[in-house]
Amino acid sequence: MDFTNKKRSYYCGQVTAANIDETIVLKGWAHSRRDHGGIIFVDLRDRTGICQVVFDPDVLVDKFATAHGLRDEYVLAIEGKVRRRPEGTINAKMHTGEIEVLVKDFEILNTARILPFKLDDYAKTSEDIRLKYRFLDLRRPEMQKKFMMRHKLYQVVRKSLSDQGFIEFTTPILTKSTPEGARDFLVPARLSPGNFFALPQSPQLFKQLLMVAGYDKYFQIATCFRDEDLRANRQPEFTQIDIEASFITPEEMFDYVENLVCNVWKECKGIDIPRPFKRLPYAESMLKYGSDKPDLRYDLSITEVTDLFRDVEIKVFSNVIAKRGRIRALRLPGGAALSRKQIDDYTAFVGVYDAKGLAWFKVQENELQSPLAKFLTPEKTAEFVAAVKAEVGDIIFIVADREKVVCDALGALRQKLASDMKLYDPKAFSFAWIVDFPLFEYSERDKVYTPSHHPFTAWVSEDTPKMEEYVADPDKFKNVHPDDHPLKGVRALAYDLAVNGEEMGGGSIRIHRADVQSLLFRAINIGEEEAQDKFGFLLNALSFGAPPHGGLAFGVDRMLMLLLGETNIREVIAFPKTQSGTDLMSEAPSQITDAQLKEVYIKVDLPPETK
RNA sequence: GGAGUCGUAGUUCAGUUGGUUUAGAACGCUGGCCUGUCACGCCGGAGGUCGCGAGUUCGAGCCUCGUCGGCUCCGCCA
Repeated sequence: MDFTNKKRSYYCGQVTAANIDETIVLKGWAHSRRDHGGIIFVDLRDRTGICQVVFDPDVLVDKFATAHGLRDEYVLAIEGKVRRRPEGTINAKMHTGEIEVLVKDFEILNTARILPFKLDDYAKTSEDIRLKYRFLDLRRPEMQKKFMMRHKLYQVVRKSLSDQGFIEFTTPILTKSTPEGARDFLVPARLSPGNFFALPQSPQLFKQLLMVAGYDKYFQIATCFRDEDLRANRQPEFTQIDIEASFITPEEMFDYVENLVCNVWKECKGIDIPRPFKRLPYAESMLKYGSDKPDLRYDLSITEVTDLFRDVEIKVFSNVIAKRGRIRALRLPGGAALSRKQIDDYTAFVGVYDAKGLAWFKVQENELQSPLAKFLTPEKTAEFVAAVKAEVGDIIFIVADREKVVCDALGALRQKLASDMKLYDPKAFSFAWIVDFPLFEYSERDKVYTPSHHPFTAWVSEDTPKMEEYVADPDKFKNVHPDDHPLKGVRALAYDLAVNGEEMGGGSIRIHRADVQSLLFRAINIGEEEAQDKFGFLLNALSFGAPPHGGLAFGVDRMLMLLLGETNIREVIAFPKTQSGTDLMSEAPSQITDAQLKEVYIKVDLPPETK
């Protein structure tokens, strides 16, 4: 029989005891075959599941020889009768394990070459091979579950935001390159020789313009592009849930977003997240957790001990104090059991973050065991132990360095210790809004303050004089210590949502007045002319009755990582890039022809060593 | 740009201090047998440029250097 016009009756995973005695048509892939010489069992699979179909020589007669030729991943159409499996052969592990389909007729719709790897859940395959044959990798039930979840997430987001009055838009992919932020991906503009489009790092400016246009509440599931190096949680193209609303307070924004996030966790995970989420000021987060995206599933925390060591004769500490650095301590309960080797490993671990050392103190009855213990008087020892609330059997780690190094090193060590010591439930979730971000952060490399969020972020209005003080005479502050710089203390109206140590989303209230935006540009050394050239359209729009507005964006891929318990973003992206930014399946990027280059007026000029 | 780590059969891996035979195992593949399996089973078979290139050595899968690729991290990522 020709199955071309034979409609599929059910998906494989949907056939149950309710269908017994029905004659049905199934189509799918041969997942596994068990050929007994006589009778043959095939597990027919599609995206919904697996159904056992039976090829019986007494039923099929002439066609039975063909059934012997079936191989893994052949594409089949079968017609047969659903029947209860014989006594003792019911498979309780299978959703459809109560029944089977006795094949009366079938057609091989397509054959398959021998696979480069097995598609079952038992065999683990290295990632480069999975990526090269991504179309097969994605055929695995395990992967299909992830992308069903991704679909579900999209649906919940659309419903939840639409129900809350948000309007979905599509904004351009070919946009204008802007300074600041990440490196742009560029696209030559054939119709404007010598000019280039940039792919959007986010729809930031467009959504602000939609607020100016009066749409009041906007959202988009947007693809964003940033040409920077990749990480386990970072791809050059990624998806954001982009949100913006007019006339709102940060608290209203939190309310909309918490509602959305709770809907997502409820629908996708079946979990009720308690509301409202914790609010944690940036400064407190950096001090206690060494991070602006702390993992709060466990309660290790860092203690400031700079002042305590001011009058202690430890040279490495006093040097740090003299340079206005910080000394901070991290207590690990029960950590006195760590071996010298383990401590050495942790010392090497914090070295990655530029920490020049890791001091340690094991807490014993009435004394500390440490190479540095001899420098502490009994009174100082007691004061130190009390300050970090240490108990006998604990270990206290100390990093003394520039504030950034101390935060990075102890923040990373905190995560590492918690993970090594299994201090948290990997299935738990901790949500926290990180608030009161500084508007600017100091760049050690460039010796200047740059926006810590993006240059459209509004700030607390009482801090405007600090901005004006700097802008009035920037040269005056060229050589002042960064801690004394007027821009250091400017508080942004920005917020991030940190989940399990990941930054899942972030946003801010935006600048909505052209004069205020100009002040910000001057503070970050973007001149009037450059501002007009790069952002003239925004300044223009802000001058035509732009309403106060703000919003935020969520990393969809990171959200899915969290929902699925994945530690790698490639697992939730259908066709991801490798760490070197290539696609092993299509072999993109690739060379193009001279004719193509000529058409867009580009000459390639590689440095000698890459030619 | 930098650091670490991995690269052996189609796949996942083992391969000791540089020398034990023809570089092994499991799964997959393949030929045969098998009418109640469900990661079917049993008997047989094929399958290798040890990522690539130099070097050290009487001798290299193993040591050295370079290079390519995967992954993790630092820098970078508003």
